[in-house]
Amino acid sequence: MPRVSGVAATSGEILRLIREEELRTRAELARFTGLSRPVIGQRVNELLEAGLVLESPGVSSGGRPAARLEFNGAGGTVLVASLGHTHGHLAVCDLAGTILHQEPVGVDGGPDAGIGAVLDLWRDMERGPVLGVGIAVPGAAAEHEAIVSAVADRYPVPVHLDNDVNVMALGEHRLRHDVDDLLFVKASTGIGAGIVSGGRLQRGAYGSAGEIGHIPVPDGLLCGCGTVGCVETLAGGAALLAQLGGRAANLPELAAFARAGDLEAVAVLREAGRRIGEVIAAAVNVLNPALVVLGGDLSGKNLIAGVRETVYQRAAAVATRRLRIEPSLLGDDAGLLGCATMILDHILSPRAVDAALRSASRPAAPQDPTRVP
Amino acid sequence: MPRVSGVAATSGEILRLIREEELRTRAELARFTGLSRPVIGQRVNELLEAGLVLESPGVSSGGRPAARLEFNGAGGTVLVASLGHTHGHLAVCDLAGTILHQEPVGVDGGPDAGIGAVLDLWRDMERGPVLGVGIAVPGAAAEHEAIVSAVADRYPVPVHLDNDVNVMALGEHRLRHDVDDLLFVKASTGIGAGIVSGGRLQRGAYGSAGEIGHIPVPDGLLCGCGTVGCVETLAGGAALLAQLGGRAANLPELAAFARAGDLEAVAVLREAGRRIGEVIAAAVNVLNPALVVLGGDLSGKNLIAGVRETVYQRAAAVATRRLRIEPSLLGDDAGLLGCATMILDHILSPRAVDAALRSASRPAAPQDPTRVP
DNA sequence: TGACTTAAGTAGGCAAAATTACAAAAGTCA
DNA sequence: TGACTTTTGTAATTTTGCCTACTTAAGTCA
Repeated sequence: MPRVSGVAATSGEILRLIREEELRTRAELARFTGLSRPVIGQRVNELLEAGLVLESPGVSSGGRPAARLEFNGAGGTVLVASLGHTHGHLAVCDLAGTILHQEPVGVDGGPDAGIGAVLDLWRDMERGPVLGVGIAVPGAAAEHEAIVSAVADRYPVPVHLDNDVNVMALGEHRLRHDVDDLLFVKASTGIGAGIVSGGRLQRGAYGSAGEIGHIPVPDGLLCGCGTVGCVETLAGGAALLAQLGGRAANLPELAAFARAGDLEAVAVLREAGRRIGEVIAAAVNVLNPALVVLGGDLSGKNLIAGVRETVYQRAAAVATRRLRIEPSLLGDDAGLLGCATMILDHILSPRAVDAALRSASRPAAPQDPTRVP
Repeated sequence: MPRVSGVAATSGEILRLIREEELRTRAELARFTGLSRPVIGQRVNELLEAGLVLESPGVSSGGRPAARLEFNGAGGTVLVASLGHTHGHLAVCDLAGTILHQEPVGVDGGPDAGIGAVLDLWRDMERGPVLGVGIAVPGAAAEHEAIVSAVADRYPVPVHLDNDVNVMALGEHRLRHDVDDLLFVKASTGIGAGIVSGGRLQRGAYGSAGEIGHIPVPDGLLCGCGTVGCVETLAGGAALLAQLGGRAANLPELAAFARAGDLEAVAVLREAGRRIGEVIAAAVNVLNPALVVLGGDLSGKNLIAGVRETVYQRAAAVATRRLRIEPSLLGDDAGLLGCATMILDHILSPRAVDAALRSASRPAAPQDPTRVP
């Protein structure tokens, strides 16, 4: 029987089929891949022995019931951190990306200064073998190489670090696996976007793709970035708090006002949505995504209504005809869940799984940690 | 000896190494891949027999001189067409992407109506075995599926069709293979862009990525697309001809005026560059390319000066610090060369080459034509 | 001319990967 | 209970891919 997929059917690939293609029995795997049953059996056994897959009794369809295979989320853990300028959140997640335990952390002096505190907290949070580490930082990932080194020194596993918005885009993409072109927009103190195009996160040539906060709009004011007219000066968190005359001390409070029906807060958020919508419209014209996802402290029905209003008006018809604009499904843990997705995507990739299985069967050549600049 | 690359060293991959990695002898290939000489020898022989590689005497470095291997551009041909609304250009290219012969074609009624004429002309232009067909059309590629069918009926080879701007972006990317993030902007009657991100052409979810001609700018007028304020209404070819009060009948004439130093034409183009620069700035902020390439009838030093002026002023500093803005290297044949790149990228990919070699050695199972929607 | 160097082809063989063929397990249904 | 179905496991075999070892080729340099 001929092979169906052109891809080599390594154990790692079999795991991917179980995780992503929803293939649940050895027989299904054999039919799908075109490989003979004995080969599939051997591969699955490797995965079972490595604890990456679990077997459970299945139901019969007239003959011997097929054993149900499923990915074993409990086969290991990853440590994740979503760091801000003054505080952050840490978590341990299982291999399914579920948060097992989470804690806040103070990082006075920024992520780089606070990495010691992060490492200390993580040590107490461990819930099993740590197979990887994922970290989100505000701003440019390239400027935080020191964090990666510090973490890699303690944990001899893959350590990935990226921009918070990129990470959230990955997390959102995981939840909507059918959408290969999406734009995740975070509206909070800053305004930024993470881009998934053709199923892959796009960082641009120098890592600053998605910097939509500094696209000029009419009436924009002088921005810290040196340009005049950035959206962030009109619709960023600081501007909105100022527009409310200090009635709200921070963005969650502002959002709470709006949810409670405070008309001024509602109006401010809606207008901010319109402004952000202008730059999203530009991004939509350029990228033609299938979906725009809105997240961040400011995201809510008012902001989204404003965004929709402008985008559907301003972006080209071809780009908006089938465009959806929706709130994030990740919620408050967007950063942590995104980090988990980022590192799990790597750890559970066919390549990485095959490498891990190889080094597990042999006298264990130590795997060197991989870094993402 | 351990394998260097993790990639299977099939004949197709060996051809890629010869074409792209500049490996020129069997010994170099063996060293680079980590494979033994006999294996390399066998693979190279396959390629030699298939006529995809040529061997020539080399110079000695103290011992037996290594035979120089090079890709055989003359091993086959591809047919290409760059079609417009009223006329187009056809060509036969060799496998190196060199145009062997080219002819204009009238396609009254648009590309779809004119495909018969195209096929007739192609028949007379053939210069050897046709291994693939590449076609560029204005506007949305998805609306020209009929063309692909008509061509595939006559030529049982891969037929690829795409938007003219996308095709040009591919062609430009081929010439600058080190740049994995580039934005090709065509300024002519319409204004559009082709996006290469992470080394891959990005079409967006529904094929309309790069539609920067319809991003609104201040002072924009009512556009045929239904929106108010599109750049195209201010800086598209029609607007510029109108601004010159009919002194130039078409865009090449307008460009000639500017080259001759006509102050009005120069000013019109420079101002158009500024306007186009505004939307390019938005795209640059979103995509963070390493390079913006300007092509199309309007592209010239005046337009580019205007673009540079605005982009470096309007786009965020992080995105412009290392940004280059340059004219296209493709010249008048941009569309044809881009088509050749598009189809050759496919035909000469390791996968396709391996498949071709397989079916050549066995009783020839006919390969079905691949289409790109 | 002959020693030395580098490149390339040939023959034989080994080991991994996958297949076929056979066997067993675990259910359904009459 | 026993015939039938479907899944899974085991053993032997074949195929594939690649390597080592040896030979030949084709040059340089003393």
